[in-house]
Amino acid sequence: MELSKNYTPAAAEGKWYQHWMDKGYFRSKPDNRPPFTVVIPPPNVTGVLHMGHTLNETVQDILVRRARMSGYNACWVPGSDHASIATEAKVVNMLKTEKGIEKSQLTREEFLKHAFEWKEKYGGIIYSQIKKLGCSCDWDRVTFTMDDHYYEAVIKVFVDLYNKGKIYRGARMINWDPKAKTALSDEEVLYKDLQGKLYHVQYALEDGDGNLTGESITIATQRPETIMGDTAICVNPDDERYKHLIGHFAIVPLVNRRVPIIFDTYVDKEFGTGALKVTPAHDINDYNLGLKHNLEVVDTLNDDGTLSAAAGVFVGEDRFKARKLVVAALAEQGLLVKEQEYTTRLGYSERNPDTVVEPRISTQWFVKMAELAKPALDAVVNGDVKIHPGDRFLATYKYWMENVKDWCISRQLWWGQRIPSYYAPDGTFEVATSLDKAVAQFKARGVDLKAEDLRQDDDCLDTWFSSWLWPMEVFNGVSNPGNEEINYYYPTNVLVTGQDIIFFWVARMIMAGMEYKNEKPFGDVYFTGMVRDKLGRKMSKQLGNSPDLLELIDRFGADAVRFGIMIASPAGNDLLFDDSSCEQGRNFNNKIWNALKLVKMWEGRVAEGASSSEEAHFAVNWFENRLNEVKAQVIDLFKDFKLSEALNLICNHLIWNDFCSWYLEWVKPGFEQPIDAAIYKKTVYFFEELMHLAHPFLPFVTEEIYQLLATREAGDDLVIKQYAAPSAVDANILAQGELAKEVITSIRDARAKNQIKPKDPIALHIDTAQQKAFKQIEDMLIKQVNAKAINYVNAPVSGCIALVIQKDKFYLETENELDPAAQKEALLKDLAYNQGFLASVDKKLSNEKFVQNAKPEAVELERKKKADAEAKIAAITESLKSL
RNA sequence: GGGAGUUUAGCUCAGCUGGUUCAGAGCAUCUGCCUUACAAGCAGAGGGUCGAUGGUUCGAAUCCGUCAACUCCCA
Repeated sequence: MELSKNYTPAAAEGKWYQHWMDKGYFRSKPDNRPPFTVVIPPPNVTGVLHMGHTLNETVQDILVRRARMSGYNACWVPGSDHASIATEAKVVNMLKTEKGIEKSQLTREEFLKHAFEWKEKYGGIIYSQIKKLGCSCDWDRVTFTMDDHYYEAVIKVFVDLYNKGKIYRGARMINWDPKAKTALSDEEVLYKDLQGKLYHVQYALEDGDGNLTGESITIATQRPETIMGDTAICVNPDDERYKHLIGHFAIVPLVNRRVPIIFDTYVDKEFGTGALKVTPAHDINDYNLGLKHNLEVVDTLNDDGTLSAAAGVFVGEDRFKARKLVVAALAEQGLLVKEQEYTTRLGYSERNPDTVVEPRISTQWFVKMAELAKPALDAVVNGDVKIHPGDRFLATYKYWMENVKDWCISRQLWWGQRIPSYYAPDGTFEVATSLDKAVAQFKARGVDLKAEDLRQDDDCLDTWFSSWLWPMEVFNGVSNPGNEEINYYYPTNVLVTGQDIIFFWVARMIMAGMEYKNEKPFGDVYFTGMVRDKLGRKMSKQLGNSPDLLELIDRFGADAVRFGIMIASPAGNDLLFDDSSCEQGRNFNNKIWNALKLVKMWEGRVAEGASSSEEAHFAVNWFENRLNEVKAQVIDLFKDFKLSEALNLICNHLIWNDFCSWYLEWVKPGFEQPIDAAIYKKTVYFFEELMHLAHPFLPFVTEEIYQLLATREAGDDLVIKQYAAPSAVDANILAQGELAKEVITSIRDARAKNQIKPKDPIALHIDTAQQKAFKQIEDMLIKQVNAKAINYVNAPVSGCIALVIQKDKFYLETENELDPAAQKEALLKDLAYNQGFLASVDKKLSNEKFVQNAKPEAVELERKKKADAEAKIAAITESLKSL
């Protein structure tokens, strides 16, 4: 069979993925093997795969594939979440632009029908991308957070937590997204530093009897448009400037409301003017002050961020326009004392990043977090759940858990699980898994109502309130507790995700797991870093610096993309991704493809006993040991999740350097010469082993090469081939291999430095005490340094290039004109280095404290170093004599 | 303001619980090669006062103190 010049990924990738799927290799059913379970962090159903996902899915696939090849029953559950805010926004937008329909024209049912159509149309895109990447998910298990069983589970959990008193309904200050017109949780607000303005505004004062005193008080505010909601002015009780105002009132400009002057140490005397306007409806701190001082709450904003009727002025204007109008009106009335530049922080909606979140008092549903947090904190603190890398996130996790606030879970949206709370006309309600049950519950407390009298809550639940059940409910563990699958697969083994959702998701999953299974949802959490561009910037749509995954795969192949993103990805650190790192992957694939071509060329020239020369045996023996050494190292690297190091070790060092650059050259027969059958067989075996090791990282090219290396029986597929434990390693043989490499490299270097052309042969004289070691690699040496002959000597050979490698002396005889001065200089440099080394060792050994205090091994090592250095110095000195 | 992390070659990073003149890898750079698997390649080479400064120690990139710069999280 003719193999193409270069590896062509496109054909191989489609073919093998289909083959693996046809064979059902990614499917998992409970059996006697230990499970290795991974649940995908569900991407948004409407999304496409970006580089962050790519890194994430690649890491998971590497872990899952390696587990599958290590005796585990590997199960990787794919799926997506419904992303209520983002998806609802997209659907609303689509309806408006494509069909000219406003959401308000539709009933809930009609809207949901459109939303599900949308999901059917676009929800599969992300799955096809995950497949393109080569991910070995069990596609029979695809789960969506709005699936029927999942919906049921979410409602069940809501009702259960409500009945346990862990969910409550109440009016609280929440974060309001005026664009999506919904409440948000604290975690869905992102803060940004901004340059703002501080407006100093004058309020007239009145005494206790209702008479204007002619005095005024000046407050500083960033949000003049909220002054219509002011219900007090607050000053510090220790502030001498304002002490006389006890019992006085201030008149709020524009609306002329009479509000009390209150005193509270909360106010910072130094900030602004030391007087604070209090707007309980629109600021969390003011809200708390309001509760404490029993202040009136005047909500001056509508749900879309425009001023409400309660504002009295500029009703219907957007809050930012209203700010300008209020400032102008105040200025006109001479109440604006000054404007001052001021740096502040504003909260933005995570899903609508351009929208400033409005603190707002609103009746919402909340989860009481304190009790849930306790076991979830313990699980991490006592090491039951291990976070990688290291303990870096332990402190943050602990802090959040210990200071956790109640979780606002209601959203004013339709796309999501509808809150199962049923209201009677009088406003009382029952929480139940169904309308019938709600009716029964009303009846049970003596309220006789018909189903049609009840109205279900219009709101739906936060998406994270469904995602936090993910590791359980993908196995129906909540809707159908104790089933065979949840018992087998739970807890899952490892969760791979970005550190940015530690609170959104990771912490809450642990809470849910502890609450409903009384067991952690996963044993390890592996946090990947953030993918940034070459310049260290976050990848974002605005910057346009996020490469298109499919386009990358087209250009380089999926394996190369996986290689590119993994090689640049140290555990847990951010990684700077650049297309060119995929080139490295492509080049590697090409390299092993060419190695395959070489081996296939030999296939036709195999001969029994053709060249059972010593050096070939040496090369085989050496590589076998080297392979086992790396196998053992890889096991350790995987234990520590050091995947990029493992990739580098396997591909760059073991395969490219040791196998291709050294081993293959060492066993390569002469031009058109036959190759010994035993060596050929071993070579194919090594190649298979290498593909086996690299397979989790580069699934396609390794399977392709594995299949081409030899004729395979049906079912002999690399993807499921099991790893054997590495054999013990002979350190002596490894050291001999290193010596051989060092000798070859040094001689080549000497040749290059002396301008000996690659084609010009040399004669090599070796002065060594271990002639036997060199005898067995003689032919190999001759080939690799282009020597015409090797002979052994016991004394310096003059007129040669002299080299000392470890304890052995080498003399390179050449026709070229040599420069004895340069030679001498090189040797003297080497000598000086070794003398310096010897001096430092001697210094240590003559230090009594060292000899007394250091570990005996350390002292012994120094003695050995001393002996080695002395031998080397002797060798160099002798070589110098030849010049 | 509170907390965490980072600082090692031009770039991205390894260097665990101190011990080879220990300073390492990949990329980039330079030199020589179209050697019949591979120029997307082969063979070589150069390059760093381990952020700064004190300390502990026989011995510090590694442990401790202080400082500086950058990053992230929380308020």
